[in-house]
Amino acid sequence: MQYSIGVEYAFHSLFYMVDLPEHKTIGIKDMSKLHGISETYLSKIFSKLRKAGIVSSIPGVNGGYQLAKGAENISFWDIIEAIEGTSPLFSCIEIRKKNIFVNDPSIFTDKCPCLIKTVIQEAEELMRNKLKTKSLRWLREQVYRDFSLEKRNAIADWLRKV
Amino acid sequence: MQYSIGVEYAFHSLFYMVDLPEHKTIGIKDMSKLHGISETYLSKIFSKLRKAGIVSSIPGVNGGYQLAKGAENISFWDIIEAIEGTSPLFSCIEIRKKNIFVNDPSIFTDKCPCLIKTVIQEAEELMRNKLKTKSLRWLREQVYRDFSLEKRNAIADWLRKV
DNA sequence: ATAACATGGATAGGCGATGTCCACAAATTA
DNA sequence: TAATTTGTGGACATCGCCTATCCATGTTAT
Ligand code: SF4
Ligand code: SF4
Repeated sequence: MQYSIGVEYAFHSLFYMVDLPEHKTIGIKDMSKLHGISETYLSKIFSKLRKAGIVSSIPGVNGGYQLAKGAENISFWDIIEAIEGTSPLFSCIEIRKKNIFVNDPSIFTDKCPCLIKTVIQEAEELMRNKLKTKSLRWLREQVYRDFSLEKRNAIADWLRKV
Repeated sequence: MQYSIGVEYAFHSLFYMVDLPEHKTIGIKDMSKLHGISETYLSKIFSKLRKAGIVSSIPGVNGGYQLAKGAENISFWDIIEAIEGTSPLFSCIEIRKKNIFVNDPSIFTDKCPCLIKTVIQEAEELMRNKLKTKSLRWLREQVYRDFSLEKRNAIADWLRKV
């Protein structure tokens, strides 16, 4: 049970887009080359990011993608939710409704959701809240601290060329 | 991205085993009949629970399963981990090692795990810790508060018969 | 011995994740 | 206007995991 590879694709792609010059876009082709990953599949990932309002797109020649809002307003959870969807980790099929007591109305009480679901979803919410406190901007600042000047320049050069 | 149905099977099965009389076991056949679910598949679930040390088994006639330790020492997380495994939600394939800067040693620094992985796994740990605070015993006590006397007796009767 | 039980392996269907291909729309450029 | 570049969406293929079944085997009570 793991997040799909699309989450990793999204994080790494968005990371570089933070420093994209104003009014400039980057295409799927360049981004997939940067990471050495499938071009057509990455386009599916960006389609999800666009529908989630994280990036915006411009079709046509010199078109491409850019962040749809400030990197400080894009949280880790926003990115994960865009790719993985909104369904909770534990969503049961209510097997209790099939158990042998179900036919005895004096015994069976149809009260779902129960504590199992509630507890697990509360725990999941703790994780979500933590992930909402970290933004793409924060990630960029933290990571750039350890980048050498050469590396920063190499990334900036690459962003100018694409 | 959701927990498998096996988690639901495990929770509902273990719930009834809390009140199993001392030195008594319950078989897969009876448990699957109780819930109206697949007998052979439930046996795979119990196999995982046994390997995780949550239940113990006795083969042979009148054999079956019982809790391997006190219900107060079985946490929600123990149950989920037994079924879903121990791998973290986010375990990347290190796509950074394929990117175009990787061949320039002056730019690329091979420093994983990075902040992405760290932050997500820290958030996941908050969830795990929450799930570790709730035990199977606690679940049983909370749920039994709302059970009518008829229902408690029906369950006790059923446990005596199996 | 026989029956009842757990155990593990082999197998199969379903379904979602990953990835490819193509037709189409939109925008720029010539 | 025509050609080229780019994103969009659907259809399709492949793969692995989840769910489920079946069977062969070992163990224990009767
Ligand atoms: S009791 Fe809880 S876990 Fe069980 S079927 Fe109802 S909501 Fe789902
Ligand atoms: S930088 Fe982080 S997410 Fe990216 S490959 Fe390395 S560990 Fe994985």
